[in-house]
Amino acid sequence: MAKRNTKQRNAIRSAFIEAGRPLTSGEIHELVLSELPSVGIATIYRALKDLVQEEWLTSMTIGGSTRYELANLGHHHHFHCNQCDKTFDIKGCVGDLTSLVPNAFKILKHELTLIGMCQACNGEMAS
Amino acid sequence: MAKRNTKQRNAIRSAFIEAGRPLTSGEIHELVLSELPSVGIATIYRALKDLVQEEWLTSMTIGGSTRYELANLGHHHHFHCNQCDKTFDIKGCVGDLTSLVPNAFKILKHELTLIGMCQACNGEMAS
DNA sequence: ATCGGTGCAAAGGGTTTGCAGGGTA
DNA sequence: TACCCTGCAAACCCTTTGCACCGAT
Repeated sequence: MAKRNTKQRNAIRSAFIEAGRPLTSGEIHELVLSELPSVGIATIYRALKDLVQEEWLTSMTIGGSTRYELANLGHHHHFHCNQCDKTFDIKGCVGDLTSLVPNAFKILKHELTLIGMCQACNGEMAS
Repeated sequence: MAKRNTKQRNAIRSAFIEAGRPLTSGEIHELVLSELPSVGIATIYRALKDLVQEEWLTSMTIGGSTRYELANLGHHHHFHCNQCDKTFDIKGCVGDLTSLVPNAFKILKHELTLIGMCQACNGEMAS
């Protein structure tokens, strides 16, 4: 099961590195299409699955869509814009959460998503 | 568009009130099936859509599945058990989050999900 | 030359919709 | 009696899989 460096998978990896934010399968497909006009969506999905499996990517559901991003970003959370439907990373984190549930509940991790309007969409509103 | 009180929709409403936690469409279907053995899944989905629209329910995606719960529970968050795949409500909340994003981002709301093992599953582990 | 990856098309799972019949108001 | 709601089946969307060909190693 040695991995091969095809131009499709290289394009997918580049897209994630350049994007700097979580991407949906559709967004990735479009980004790769602009470079390789005949990539099929199945290729995208197969690559995404492999990349998640080898822990180069992680996946999450935000705003009703599955989104993928680099796995090596460390602990962080997300901001989702209702206007443009894009998701962004945010660095801060909330404090201790163990008091929120009874002791018999074991907390392994937590996910925090802020929802609102991003900088770009907010700027358009003002103008 | 006057709503009618059919036995199907009454059973759906009862299921949510008795459950006391978010339910997936499949869980609701099973609960209603035990009372009305011939309800179709389309009836469930149509009722869920109407109930969300009239703001009697809200929907969210947790643990990879769309889940529905009563809309009148006030601000709260969720705990998701990786073992049994059930989602529970928790009452506490985190503090001020405005400092997490630049001022140009407008925060309308936030969602926090704790992930781990619930009381019941944790108990089974110990025994 | 191998055999993993690709593209296409078909199959899957969850959700929605069209339609004729049934039941509430 | 009206007409909203229901059950069934087909349609849809997103994602996965089968298959023959392509191409990285």
